[in-house]
Amino acid sequence: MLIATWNVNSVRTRLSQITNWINEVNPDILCLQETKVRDDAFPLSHFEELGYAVIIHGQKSYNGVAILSKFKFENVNKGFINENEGGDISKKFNEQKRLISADINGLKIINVYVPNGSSIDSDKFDYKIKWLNHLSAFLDEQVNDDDLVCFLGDFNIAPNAIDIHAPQKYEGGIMASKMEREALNNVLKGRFIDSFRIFEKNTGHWSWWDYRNNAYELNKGWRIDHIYISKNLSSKLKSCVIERSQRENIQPSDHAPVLINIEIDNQNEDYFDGDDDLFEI
DNA sequence: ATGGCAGAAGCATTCTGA
Repeated sequence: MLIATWNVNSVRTRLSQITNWINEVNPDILCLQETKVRDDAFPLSHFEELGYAVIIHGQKSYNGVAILSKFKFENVNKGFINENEGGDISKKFNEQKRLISADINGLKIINVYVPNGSSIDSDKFDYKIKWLNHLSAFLDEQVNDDDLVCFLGDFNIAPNAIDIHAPQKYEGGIMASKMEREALNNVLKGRFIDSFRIFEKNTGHWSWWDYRNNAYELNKGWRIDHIYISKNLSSKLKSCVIERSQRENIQPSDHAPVLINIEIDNQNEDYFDGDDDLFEI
Protein backbone atom coordinates (compact mmCIF):
# COMPACT_ATOMS: atom_id res chain seq x y z
CA MET A 1 0.00 0.00 0.00
CA LEU A 2 1.40 3.37 -1.08
CA ILE A 3 0.77 6.35 1.18
CA ALA A 4 1.97 9.87 0.36
CA THR A 5 2.02 13.42 1.67
CA TRP A 6 2.42 16.52 -0.50
CA ASN A 7 2.16 20.20 0.28
CA VAL A 8 0.95 21.30 -3.13
CA ASN A 9 0.70 25.07 -2.48
CA SER A 10 -2.73 25.42 -4.15
CA VAL A 11 -4.53 22.31 -5.36
CA ARG A 12 -6.09 24.16 -8.28
CA THR A 13 -2.84 25.61 -9.61
CA ARG A 14 -1.11 22.23 -9.23
CA LEU A 15 -3.99 20.09 -10.54
CA SER A 16 -2.28 18.81 -13.69
CA GLN A 17 0.96 18.07 -11.83
CA ILE A 18 -0.88 16.16 -9.11
CA THR A 19 -2.76 14.22 -11.79
CA ASN A 20 0.43 13.34 -13.64
CA TRP A 21 2.08 12.19 -10.44
CA ILE A 22 -0.93 10.07 -9.47
CA ASN A 23 -0.87 8.43 -12.90
CA GLU A 24 2.85 7.76 -12.53
CA VAL A 25 2.90 6.46 -8.95
CA ASN A 26 -0.68 5.35 -8.30
CA PRO A 27 -0.74 6.03 -4.54
CA ASP A 28 -3.51 4.40 -2.52
CA ILE A 29 -3.71 7.33 -0.12
CA LEU A 30 -2.55 10.88 -0.88
CA CYS A 31 -2.63 13.54 1.84
CA LEU A 32 -2.52 17.14 0.62
CA GLN A 33 -1.68 20.36 2.46
CA GLU A 34 -2.05 24.02 1.51
CA THR A 35 -4.94 23.33 -0.82
CA LYS A 36 -5.82 27.06 -0.54
CA VAL A 37 -9.42 26.67 -1.60
CA ARG A 38 -12.90 26.74 -0.08
CA ASP A 39 -14.62 23.36 0.03
CA ASP A 40 -17.24 24.39 -2.53
CA ALA A 41 -14.51 25.15 -5.08
CA PHE A 42 -12.33 22.07 -4.47
CA PRO A 43 -11.87 19.96 -7.66
CA LEU A 44 -13.64 17.02 -6.04
CA SER A 45 -15.05 15.32 -9.13
CA HIS A 46 -11.66 15.47 -10.85
CA PHE A 47 -10.13 13.18 -8.23
CA GLU A 48 -13.22 11.01 -7.98
CA GLU A 49 -12.91 10.35 -11.69
CA LEU A 50 -9.36 9.19 -11.01
CA GLY A 51 -10.79 6.57 -8.65
CA TYR A 52 -10.44 8.29 -5.29
CA ALA A 53 -12.79 8.99 -2.46
CA VAL A 54 -12.00 12.47 -1.13
CA ILE A 55 -12.40 14.28 2.16
CA ILE A 56 -11.58 17.98 2.39
CA HIS A 57 -11.19 20.62 5.04
CA GLY A 58 -10.41 23.94 3.43
CA GLN A 59 -10.73 27.70 3.64
CA LYS A 60 -10.26 30.70 1.37
CA SER A 61 -6.68 31.54 0.28
CA TYR A 62 -4.75 29.89 3.11
CA ASN A 63 -4.09 26.48 4.63
CA GLY A 64 -6.49 23.67 3.78
CA VAL A 65 -5.97 19.89 3.93
CA ALA A 66 -7.44 16.94 2.06
CA ILE A 67 -7.14 13.17 1.80
CA LEU A 68 -7.59 11.16 -1.38
CA SER A 69 -8.13 7.44 -0.86
CA LYS A 70 -8.86 4.38 -2.94
CA PHE A 71 -10.49 2.91 0.15
CA LYS A 72 -13.54 4.03 2.06
CA PHE A 73 -13.24 6.48 4.93
CA GLU A 74 -14.49 5.79 8.42
CA ASN A 75 -14.49 7.98 11.53
CA VAL A 76 -13.64 11.18 9.67
CA ASN A 77 -12.51 14.13 11.83
CA LYS A 78 -12.11 17.63 10.45
CA GLY A 79 -10.04 19.78 12.79
CA PHE A 80 -9.69 19.12 16.49
CA ILE A 81 -12.32 17.42 18.54
CA ASN A 82 -10.97 17.60 22.01
CA GLU A 83 -13.52 17.32 24.77
CA ASN A 84 -11.09 17.52 27.65
CA GLU A 85 -9.53 20.74 26.48
CA GLY A 86 -12.89 22.48 26.28
CA GLY A 87 -14.85 23.61 23.28
CA ASP A 88 -13.58 27.16 23.17
CA ILE A 89 -9.94 26.13 22.90
CA SER A 90 -10.66 23.64 20.14
CA LYS A 91 -12.67 26.32 18.36
CA LYS A 92 -9.69 28.70 18.47
CA PHE A 93 -7.38 26.11 16.90
CA ASN A 94 -9.99 25.03 14.39
CA GLU A 95 -10.24 28.43 12.72
CA GLN A 96 -7.27 27.59 10.52
CA LYS A 97 -7.91 24.42 8.54
CA ARG A 98 -4.80 22.35 9.27
CA LEU A 99 -5.93 18.91 10.39
CA ILE A 100 -7.99 16.10 8.92
CA SER A 101 -8.03 12.45 9.92
CA ALA A 102 -9.84 9.23 9.15
CA ASP A 103 -9.63 5.47 9.43
CA ILE A 104 -8.78 3.89 6.08
CA ASN A 105 -8.39 0.18 5.41
CA GLY A 106 -7.54 -0.52 9.04
CA LEU A 107 -5.12 2.38 9.34
CA LYS A 108 -5.61 5.62 11.23
CA ILE A 109 -4.48 8.40 8.89
CA ILE A 110 -3.77 11.80 10.47
CA ASN A 111 -2.90 14.56 8.00
CA VAL A 112 -1.47 17.83 9.40
CA TYR A 113 -0.30 21.17 8.14
CA VAL A 114 1.62 22.58 11.10
CA PRO A 115 1.80 26.41 11.30
CA ASN A 116 5.01 27.90 9.98
CA GLY A 117 5.64 30.22 12.91
CA SER A 118 7.21 33.10 10.95
CA SER A 119 10.03 33.96 13.39
CA ILE A 120 10.96 32.92 16.90
CA ASP A 121 9.76 36.04 18.72
CA SER A 122 6.48 36.45 16.82
CA ASP A 123 2.88 35.81 17.81
CA LYS A 124 2.77 33.23 15.04
CA PHE A 125 5.55 31.29 16.72
CA ASP A 126 3.57 31.28 19.95
CA TYR A 127 0.58 30.00 17.98
CA LYS A 128 2.70 27.25 16.41
CA ILE A 129 3.84 25.95 19.81
CA LYS A 130 0.34 26.08 21.27
CA TRP A 131 -1.10 24.43 18.16
CA LEU A 132 1.41 21.59 18.55
CA ASN A 133 0.53 21.23 22.24
CA HIS A 134 -3.13 21.02 21.28
CA LEU A 135 -2.27 18.41 18.67
CA SER A 136 -0.49 16.42 21.36
CA ALA A 137 -3.64 16.37 23.48
CA PHE A 138 -5.69 15.42 20.42
CA LEU A 139 -3.43 12.42 19.73
CA ASP A 140 -3.55 11.38 23.39
CA GLU A 141 -7.32 11.16 23.09
CA GLN A 142 -7.60 9.73 19.60
CA VAL A 143 -4.76 7.22 19.40
CA ASN A 144 -4.75 3.94 21.29
CA ASP A 145 -1.63 1.84 21.83
CA ASP A 146 -2.71 -0.90 19.43
CA ASP A 147 -3.88 1.42 16.64
CA LEU A 148 -2.03 1.27 13.32
CA VAL A 149 -1.25 4.94 12.75
CA CYS A 150 0.17 6.95 9.90
CA PHE A 151 0.73 10.54 11.05
CA LEU A 152 1.97 12.65 8.17
CA GLY A 153 2.10 16.06 6.58
CA ASP A 154 3.99 19.33 6.43
CA PHE A 155 5.40 19.75 9.95
CA ASN A 156 7.40 22.91 9.25
CA ILE A 157 10.10 21.53 11.56
CA ALA A 158 13.45 19.99 10.65
CA PRO A 159 13.81 17.28 13.32
CA ASN A 160 17.62 17.39 13.39
CA ALA A 161 20.55 19.43 12.12
CA ILE A 162 21.13 16.90 9.33
CA ASP A 163 17.72 17.86 7.93
CA ILE A 164 18.95 21.35 6.98
CA HIS A 165 21.33 22.21 4.14
CA ALA A 166 23.20 24.78 6.25
CA PRO A 167 22.71 23.93 9.94
CA GLN A 168 25.45 26.31 11.03
CA LYS A 169 23.31 29.11 9.65
CA TYR A 170 19.81 27.95 10.59
CA GLU A 171 20.06 25.83 13.76
CA GLY A 172 18.12 27.53 16.55
CA GLY A 173 16.03 29.61 14.15
CA ILE A 174 12.54 29.08 12.83
CA MET A 175 11.82 25.43 11.93
CA ALA A 176 15.00 24.41 13.78
CA SER A 177 14.59 25.74 17.31
CA LYS A 178 14.74 23.82 20.56
CA MET A 179 11.19 24.88 21.47
CA GLU A 180 9.71 23.59 18.20
CA ARG A 181 11.59 20.30 18.42
CA GLU A 182 10.54 19.78 22.02
CA ALA A 183 6.92 20.49 21.06
CA LEU A 184 7.20 18.01 18.19
CA ASN A 185 8.78 15.37 20.42
CA ASN A 186 5.96 15.90 22.90
CA VAL A 187 3.50 15.20 20.08
CA LEU A 188 5.40 12.09 19.01
CA LYS A 189 5.91 10.93 22.63
CA GLY A 190 8.13 8.09 21.48
CA ARG A 191 5.15 6.31 19.95
CA PHE A 192 6.03 7.12 16.33
CA ILE A 193 8.93 6.42 13.98
CA ASP A 194 10.20 8.74 11.25
CA SER A 195 9.78 6.52 8.16
CA PHE A 196 12.48 8.26 6.17
CA ARG A 197 15.17 7.71 8.79
CA ILE A 198 14.59 3.93 8.79
CA PHE A 199 16.24 3.85 5.39
CA GLU A 200 18.50 6.92 5.22
CA LYS A 201 20.79 8.08 8.02
CA ASN A 202 22.73 10.74 6.15
CA THR A 203 22.18 14.42 5.49
CA GLY A 204 21.48 15.88 2.05
CA HIS A 205 17.83 14.86 1.64
CA TRP A 206 15.25 17.63 1.44
CA SER A 207 11.50 17.91 0.92
CA TRP A 208 11.24 21.70 0.61
CA TRP A 209 13.28 24.26 -1.31
CA ASP A 210 12.51 27.99 -1.09
CA TYR A 211 11.25 29.57 -4.31
CA ARG A 212 13.71 32.40 -3.74
CA ASN A 213 17.44 32.73 -4.33
CA ASN A 214 17.61 29.81 -6.75
CA ALA A 215 17.37 27.46 -3.79
CA TYR A 216 16.44 24.34 -5.75
CA GLU A 217 19.16 24.76 -8.35
CA LEU A 218 21.66 25.26 -5.51
CA ASN A 219 20.05 22.32 -3.63
CA LYS A 220 19.55 24.47 -0.55
CA GLY A 221 16.67 22.60 1.04
CA TRP A 222 15.12 21.42 4.27
CA ARG A 223 13.44 18.16 5.26
CA ILE A 224 10.23 19.34 6.91
CA ASP A 225 7.60 16.99 5.42
CA HIS A 226 7.37 13.75 7.33
CA ILE A 227 5.57 10.41 7.48
CA TYR A 228 5.52 9.12 11.04
CA ILE A 229 4.21 5.62 11.64
CA SER A 230 3.29 3.88 14.88
CA LYS A 231 5.91 1.40 16.10
CA ASN A 232 3.58 -1.54 15.47
CA LEU A 233 3.85 -0.79 11.72
CA SER A 234 7.65 -0.66 11.57
CA SER A 235 8.09 -4.28 10.44
CA LYS A 236 5.64 -3.67 7.58
CA LEU A 237 7.41 -0.58 6.21
CA LYS A 238 9.13 -1.39 2.91
CA SER A 239 10.36 2.01 1.70
CA CYS A 240 10.23 5.76 2.14
CA VAL A 241 11.29 8.14 -0.61
CA ILE A 242 11.14 11.84 -1.35
CA GLU A 243 9.87 12.40 -4.90
CA ARG A 244 12.15 15.34 -5.58
CA SER A 245 11.62 15.22 -9.34
CA GLN A 246 8.27 16.95 -8.72
CA ARG A 247 10.21 20.04 -7.61
CA GLU A 248 11.54 20.22 -11.19
CA ASN A 249 8.11 20.62 -12.78
CA ILE A 250 7.18 23.85 -14.53
CA GLN A 251 5.55 26.06 -11.89
CA PRO A 252 6.18 23.51 -9.14
CA SER A 253 5.08 23.46 -5.55
CA ASP A 254 7.98 24.42 -3.30
CA HIS A 255 7.55 21.00 -1.62
CA ALA A 256 8.14 17.53 -3.04
CA PRO A 257 5.91 14.55 -2.15
CA VAL A 258 7.06 11.99 0.41
CA LEU A 259 5.97 8.41 -0.22
CA ILE A 260 6.00 5.19 1.79
CA ASN A 261 5.26 1.63 0.81
CA ILE A 262 3.76 -0.35 3.66
CA GLU A 263 2.71 -3.99 3.55
CA ILE A 264 -0.94 -3.98 4.56
CA ASP A 265 -3.47 -6.55 3.45
CA ASN A 266 -6.00 -4.81 1.27
CA GLN A 267 -9.54 -5.29 2.42
CA ASN A 268 -11.06 -5.60 -1.02
CA GLU A 269 -14.62 -5.30 0.15
CA ASP A 270 -13.83 -1.76 1.23
CA TYR A 271 -12.39 -0.72 -2.10
CA PHE A 272 -13.94 2.51 -3.28
CA ASP A 273 -15.78 1.83 -6.54
CA GLY A 274 -16.74 5.40 -7.37
CA ASP A 275 -20.47 4.73 -7.03
CA ASP A 276 -20.59 4.54 -3.29
CA ASP A 277 -21.64 7.54 -1.27
CA LEU A 278 -20.75 6.08 2.11
CA PHE A 279 -17.60 8.14 2.26
CA GLU A 280 -19.60 11.37 2.20
CA ILE A 281 -19.55 13.03 5.60
C1' DA B 1 18.40 43.93 8.22
C1' DT B 2 15.97 43.29 3.90
C1' DG B 3 14.48 41.07 -0.14
C1' DG B 4 14.22 37.33 -3.23
C1' DC B 5 9.51 34.13 -5.30
C1' DA B 6 4.82 32.40 -5.53
C1' DG B 7 -0.45 32.08 -4.83
C1' DA B 8 -5.04 34.16 -3.68
C1' DA B 9 -8.05 37.87 -3.83
C1' DG B 10 -9.39 40.91 -7.12
C1' DC B 11 -7.81 44.55 -10.30
C1' DA B 12 -3.43 47.63 -7.28
C1' DT B 13 -1.69 46.02 -4.03
C1' DT B 14 -1.57 43.45 0.23
C1' DC B 15 -1.24 39.28 2.97
C1' DT B 16 0.90 34.99 3.79
C1' DG B 17 4.14 31.42 3.39
C1' DA B 18 9.02 29.00 5.13
